[in-house]
Amino acid sequence: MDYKLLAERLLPGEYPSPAFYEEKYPARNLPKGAEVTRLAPSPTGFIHLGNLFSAITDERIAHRSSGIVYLRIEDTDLKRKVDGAVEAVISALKYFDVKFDEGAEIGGDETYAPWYQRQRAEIYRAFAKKLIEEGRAYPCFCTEEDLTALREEQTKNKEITGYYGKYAKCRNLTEEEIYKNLDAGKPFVIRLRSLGNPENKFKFHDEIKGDVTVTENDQDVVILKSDGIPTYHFAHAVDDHFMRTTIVIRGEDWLASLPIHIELFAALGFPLPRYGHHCSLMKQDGETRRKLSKRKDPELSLEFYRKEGYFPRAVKVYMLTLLNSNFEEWYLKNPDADLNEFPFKAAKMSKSGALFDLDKLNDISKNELAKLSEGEMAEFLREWGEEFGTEAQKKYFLDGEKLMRALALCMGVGGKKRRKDFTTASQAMEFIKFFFERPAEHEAYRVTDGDRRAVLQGFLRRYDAKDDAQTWFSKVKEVAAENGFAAEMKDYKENPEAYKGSVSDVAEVLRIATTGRANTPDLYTIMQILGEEETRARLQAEV
RNA sequence: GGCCUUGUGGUCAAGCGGUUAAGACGGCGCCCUCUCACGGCGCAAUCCCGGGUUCGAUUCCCGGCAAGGUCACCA
Repeated sequence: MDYKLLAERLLPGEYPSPAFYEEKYPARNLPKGAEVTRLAPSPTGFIHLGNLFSAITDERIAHRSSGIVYLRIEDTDLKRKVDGAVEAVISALKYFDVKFDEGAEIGGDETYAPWYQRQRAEIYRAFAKKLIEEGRAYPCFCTEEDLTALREEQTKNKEITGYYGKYAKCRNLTEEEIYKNLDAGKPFVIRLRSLGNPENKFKFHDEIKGDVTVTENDQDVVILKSDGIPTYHFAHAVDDHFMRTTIVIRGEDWLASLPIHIELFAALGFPLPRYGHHCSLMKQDGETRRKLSKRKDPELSLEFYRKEGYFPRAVKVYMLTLLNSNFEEWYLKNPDADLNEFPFKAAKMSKSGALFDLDKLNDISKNELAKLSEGEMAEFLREWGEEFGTEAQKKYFLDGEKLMRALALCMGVGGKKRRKDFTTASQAMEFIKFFFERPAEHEAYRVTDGDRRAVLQGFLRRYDAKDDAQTWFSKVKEVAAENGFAAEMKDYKENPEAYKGSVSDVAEVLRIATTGRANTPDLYTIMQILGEEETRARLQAEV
């Protein structure tokens, strides 16, 4: 058969030669050992923790080696396209400190552009044509129904499903048959003529998984769909070669198609890049666990963490602790270090999927927020508040001085021990609410109504905003004593029957009356910040 | 079902032939204390199972089992 003629009929016209493309997309001029990685999402616009997990890996591997990460958009499937998706992905990742050096909507070095696969149609066709000319690819006229029927038959006979060997009907079509189909205007796809034999297995070194066994591919996978657009497999080979990716980082679900990619690279005459297949983030789902899913787990979207007000560094720290097993230890020793100083290594990545653990993230978040100064916290809250805060919350920023004092108190700034009461911006705003709004409701008092009134009145009589903390507390004790509560905890513990309760119960009355809550930071300071007038008003209201 | 991957406490995990099997999160006690938070001190773990190899296996080998992934003109 004249493959050249066939190629011309299938993909008519002049296409540049492989040599042309090799020259157009030359090897990158980077220092020795520099890695080129990429993130290649499809433009659905939805990005979740699992994607961040992957993106951080790409970014770290590239930048730790003075290399480059780029963003390529895999838009070969029209059905997945969503407007504004690319910008959304970029901004979501940027928020969590993943920045690309080049790529779609980013710019940078244009040498390897375009980064949208739809815009690279000519390159794929040029190489598909070359494969046809060499007899390594052929047209297939099977319809979807044909393929479904084939699959059903194979399933019924307990054979391996797919288009291969004797089942690859169009593989051995005669010249006449092909042209007859073509003349009849039948749609076709281009398939790879696989030379592999699944009996053959070999070892392959994966940068993350270590040595894995690969079974030779024998599937005649489609490389060009009937609309002339490449499938993922083909685009991957062409793009990662010409964009000069040195190491392909992707989810382990791709491990299964690695044999296809290996054969494709060989058929195209491209050197194989290195690969690192990372495990995916899992989620407990009833009895079993499964990998994070866009559709089922919207609460795991990056947007969700922004809305809740998670501190971006905390999310990154959590991702890194899952990503590299020795990160946590390193971070314990270097709590204030630049995260990018951590010697990130692909080989240190876990081989099995980790369950996403919100408790752990929350713990990290508390710690990260506790490292902030009240000024930094105010800044973080203000940025968050502008975008996600309620109208009432936005007013908190009007009185800057009060906000600072409130934050300093709530975070324990100045003391040796920081408070860790909140994990997110939204919780923090809720926590400081009582400084700016009178409590709408009060938690239940432990003492009787009569005792409550007596305590409040007793305190109101003595209260003087000019008192220092010690004097203030001694007055609380006086109030306790005069109402039958133990002024000293020790006395109460030794002889609980002799008292109605202790100073702690008295303090609680004052605390709930002024803040609405039983749990707050130091009450004396709270009263100082509120000021005498406001404090008296709140106490009086509960008498 | 075929193929691939993984298997240490509830979770993340260190460990690489001899260990009281680290650490972190969570849980539970106790202490500190005007509450809470913080902090401090404790407590709880048959290393999936069965065979081998070895003086000795969580660590090496084989076989099970379990879990996950994948088998599209989706990525």
